[in-house]
Amino acid sequence: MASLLEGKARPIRLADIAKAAGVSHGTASNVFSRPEIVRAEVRERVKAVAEQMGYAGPDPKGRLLRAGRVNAIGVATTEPLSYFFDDPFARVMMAGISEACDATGAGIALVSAANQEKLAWNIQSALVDGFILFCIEGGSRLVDLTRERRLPFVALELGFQDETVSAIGVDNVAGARLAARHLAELGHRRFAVLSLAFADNRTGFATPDIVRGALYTGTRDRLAGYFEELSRFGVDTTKIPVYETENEERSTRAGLEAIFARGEAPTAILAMSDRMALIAIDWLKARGLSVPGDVSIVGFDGVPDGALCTPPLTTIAQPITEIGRRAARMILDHDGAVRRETMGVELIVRASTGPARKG
Amino acid sequence: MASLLEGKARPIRLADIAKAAGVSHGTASNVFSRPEIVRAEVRERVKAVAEQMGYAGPDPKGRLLRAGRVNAIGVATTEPLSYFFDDPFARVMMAGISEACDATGAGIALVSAANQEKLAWNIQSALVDGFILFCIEGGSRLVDLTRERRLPFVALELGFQDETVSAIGVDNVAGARLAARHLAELGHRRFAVLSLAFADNRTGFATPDIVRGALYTGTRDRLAGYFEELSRFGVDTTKIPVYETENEERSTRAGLEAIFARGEAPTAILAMSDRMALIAIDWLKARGLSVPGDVSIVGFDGVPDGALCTPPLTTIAQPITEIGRRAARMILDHDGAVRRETMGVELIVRASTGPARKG
DNA sequence: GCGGAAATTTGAATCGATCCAACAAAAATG
DNA sequence: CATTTTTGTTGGATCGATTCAAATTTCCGC
Repeated sequence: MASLLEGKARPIRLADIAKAAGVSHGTASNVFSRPEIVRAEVRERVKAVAEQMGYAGPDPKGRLLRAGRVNAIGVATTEPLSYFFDDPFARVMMAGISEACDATGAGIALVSAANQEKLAWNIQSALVDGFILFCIEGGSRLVDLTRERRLPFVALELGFQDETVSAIGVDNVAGARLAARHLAELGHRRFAVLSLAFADNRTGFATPDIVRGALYTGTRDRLAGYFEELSRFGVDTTKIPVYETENEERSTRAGLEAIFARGEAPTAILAMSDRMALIAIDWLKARGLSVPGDVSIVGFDGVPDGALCTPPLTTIAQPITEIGRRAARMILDHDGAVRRETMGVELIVRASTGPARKG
Repeated sequence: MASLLEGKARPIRLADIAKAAGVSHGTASNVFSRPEIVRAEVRERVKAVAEQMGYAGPDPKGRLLRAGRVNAIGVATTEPLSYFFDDPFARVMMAGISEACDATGAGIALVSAANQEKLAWNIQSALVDGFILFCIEGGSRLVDLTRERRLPFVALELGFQDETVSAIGVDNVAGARLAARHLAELGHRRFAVLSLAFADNRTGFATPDIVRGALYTGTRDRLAGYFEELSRFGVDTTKIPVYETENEERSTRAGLEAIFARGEAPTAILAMSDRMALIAIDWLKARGLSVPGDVSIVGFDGVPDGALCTPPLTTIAQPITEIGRRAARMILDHDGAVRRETMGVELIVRASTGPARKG
């Protein structure tokens, strides 16, 4: 009777093999996970039975539960999944993470979600040993959500006050100063800033109040760096327009419109990301302005695209790949400690900056 | 006594909460997975206990084992992990896959490995409900390995004789014919082909024997398409040099060297990938040859980069994003059937092709 | 206060493996 | 040949949840 029902497509378990081969499940398990400790004769017999019954090998689901370790790290963001494949900064970062994972055989699980509830669920149910968080917009929510999982995690970008969170970032103040000094030394005195977000869901000119109340301290630090350095050159920083964008096409162009609609056009633009800088170059060229003839531009990040555009972009390069590698290592070798690392940055002078025009 | 030892950092389980709150595991489980069926008063009490004990929520590892479903799909290749973030074709494909996954809340696990043993292990131990295989070099091995997992999988690229494998690909013959006709109609009569691999680990001019014995039938079909169409225009296809590359920089340049070292230089190049086509444009320009003045080039794939280079690339566009979407859907809605889909392709004429020079 | 329907709660079974202490058999030693 | 050692095998416990049939409680109307 029962044998008639066995046609069911129920997948074969290790226990089935053990029974069929006449050994205990312990031995059957050893045949697959530690073949060297089981007698050759038995080993071959079990393997033959497994082969013949069409056993797919030990199911990782079962192994996982026992082992407790997934051997994969989750990379999460509030952007849609395609962000990982589109955004140049993310891509370079992922290359670094991939490298570290490849080296240890760990896997990568991409986590993201179109909406907030899904994000929460995806974070809660991701099968990973830890998370690397891309703290773009909505970063603080992402951190809160992840904290609840009680797994190790690292935030990329140190733009967090919260000292209890492990993070890797760059020295934003120093980088910003490098950029500002470079332009000032070229003789520029009229500036505009294309800024990253100070808080979520805002664009437009930033007031001192907004800057003081910044949620993203990384943005605040970069601005502080710009201003500190420019002050040393006698520039009145209170007159510098700072336009907060969402680091994408639309709001960046809106920012440029707004900046150039004001009385005195800047001769130099400090962009807090290469992405904005590249959009700016494009916008300026379309407007008939020469870069760097009429306007010089310095970016921030050092993505590969910056080297390929026309003119090639002068920028503050972060060691993006290295940050990715370290973040992955931090999760893989996690020891329970909170680590906060600040990496150095480097000014890369290309052709998007030149001497200020006379007058 | 025992209570003194409880300081151990052993993570809290659902059972601990149940005991502490004085309910059964069943009820405790329901509080988290189906809160609506438990009495409000009990629900709040359990939640309060969980909160107070620092419970991280039901562990996905446990849930997974019971549920049997991971809710994630694996994307595998024999290239290193960074391939997913570097290669333009892969990136567009991933965008399509991401889209489908985002829509259903499924996750993506990237699987790859530097070496063969690791690849096997990674495929065997990936926590996924199915695989999408990028069948580049070593595709057949990848298919064999995946088949052993007995999970649903789809091969991208139909270049497989094996009809028992689900696959999505494009009509290679039709695409190739489109490319060849376009060039022939422009008056070209002297051709060269930059070919994808016919088998693993080979580069150099392909002989008829190699073509006949092709492991990758997709490559063979494209070549057949080129030849069929050119024959109709009276071109002697036996004289056309076909150089097999590894679809990367070094071997493609070597191929170009070899092709142009021969007697009569071609006036048109048929490249089986945009990647090779772009490398060819670069190589020709560096050599002082004008594209399309001296040499016309048609690519294959339709990656975004092709539209941005100078001159913009004429190519056979595959519906890459759509292929990715369908592949993901095939895994997510898997019904046990083997599906083989062939998508149409489209000739996109840009500026890398022009009339053949007189003489 | 009672019967019966509806709403909750219980606890054993299950998912698919790995680990390990205990035991058995074979081999080496005195 | 008795006694260690070495080598292999066994079967119960465990990982952390979910499920479901059965037991219990609550709620209602009469």
